[in-house]
Amino acid sequence: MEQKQRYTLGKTERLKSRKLIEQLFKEGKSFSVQPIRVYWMLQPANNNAPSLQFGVAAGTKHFKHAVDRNRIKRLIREAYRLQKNDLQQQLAAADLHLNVFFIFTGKEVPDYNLVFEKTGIALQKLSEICVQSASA
RNA sequence: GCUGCAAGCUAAGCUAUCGUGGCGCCAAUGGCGCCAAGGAAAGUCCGGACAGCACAGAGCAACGUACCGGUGAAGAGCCGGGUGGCGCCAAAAGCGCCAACAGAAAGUGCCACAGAAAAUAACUACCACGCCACAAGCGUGGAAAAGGUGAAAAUGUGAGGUAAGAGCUCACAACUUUUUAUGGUAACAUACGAAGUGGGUAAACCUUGCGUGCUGAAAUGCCACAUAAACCGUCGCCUGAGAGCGGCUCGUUCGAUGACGGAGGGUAGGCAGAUUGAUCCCGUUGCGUAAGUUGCGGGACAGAUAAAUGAUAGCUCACGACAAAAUCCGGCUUACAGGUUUGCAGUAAUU
RNA sequence: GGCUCCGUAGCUCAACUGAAUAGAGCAUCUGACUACGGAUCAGAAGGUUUCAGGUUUGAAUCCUGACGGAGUCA
Repeated sequence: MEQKQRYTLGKTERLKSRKLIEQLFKEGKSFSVQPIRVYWMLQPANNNAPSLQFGVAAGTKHFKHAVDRNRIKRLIREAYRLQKNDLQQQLAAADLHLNVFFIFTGKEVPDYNLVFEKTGIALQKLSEICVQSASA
């Protein structure tokens, strides 16, 4: 029986705790996909939380106005929402929990198509990492 | 009609699919319905509300403020008036714009260069006297009338007066302070009289009047979880360390398994504060020159907490400026595409 | 959200109780020295003191507003 796939991004699927985020920056690993930098941390599965939790940020350094920062965060969030489902299923199957944080490091407000493309690449990379750690 | 400048208002809409925050309902990890940023949400420049500490105050200091009246919860806001300055105009009247607009006759400081001198003015020239036979020169004194300067030079003109001169005296004029009278709530204006005229600077110190307790939602209260009632140093145990009292002193209250400092450890979750209030908008009524305000009727108002409004497609002559709430209000300031209204300037055509 | 501080040559800093030519080092340019370069020596250029008003005879300095940039809080 095939269920209709939903592209949700509710409260529980986001990183909410200040403590967790600080831990992620301190202990987690990272890689870059041109204008986006990705911090990630893989853990054993937790029954209370979903298998994939996510956060976004854009620095005040390059974007003075809150309008621009909000715009970037919304674009990344939208791109992430439409593409993260495969990774989520993979993690659930492998019984793992992943915290991810996207930071936008570019200097200009990007196009939606660019963000969509780069987010896809980043998620693929995360998927590969996931496979490696599961096999090891 | 077009172009430019200034000011006011407004701040694209609709449909479909997927998705986000809050509230309500169904009955439950989902579905349905409703609502979901701005005129500046910004800068944090003023003023409050509210909260905590204190509530026994007084003095000093510090900070702010400064023509008058009104408005309002309050203000360095706004409205009206006065005074002064600038502009339009040949001038007046009038109109417009601007003003931190108390005091320099309480005291102190500063005023480069130039100039004799920049503030109890004597360098040159002037006058008197003395030294000297006279002159020249020197000395003592008088005297602000003349002297290239400078932003600023001792109120201006005339007459009297004198050794020479001087508001030294007088007349007229200018300005300052002020008694009285009149008008005005008042600032102030006008008239008459009196006293006086040795600069400027208070956005230099300062003086005078008035005002201000300090700290800001990372405030604060409650619940949950966790630990260290351990270690080191100093002081003290009622003749009292220290704390409230967050600038200081007096005063006052509390005060013993105590207080302060150092190093180190733990927590950093939830609820309240928190969104409907001095609220805003529209219509109307009365009061007021106006800002504003009274009554009546109707309508509107997000509440997140790593932080919610987005993406895609289509249509509409314009492909949409500045820009995102974070406790809440009143003002000020700054940014702003396009549309629209009004005023001013220039220009073209027509009647 | 609140609070505090700072803007001077291309860079790092002076001059901040007002006084007229805004000064020093590095860097840049020109010349000398050298076969050439470096180093050295001599000289030059470079500033609307972040911007706009105001006070004053006079402002980098004092006052007000704007713009930009740092730091800080539990």
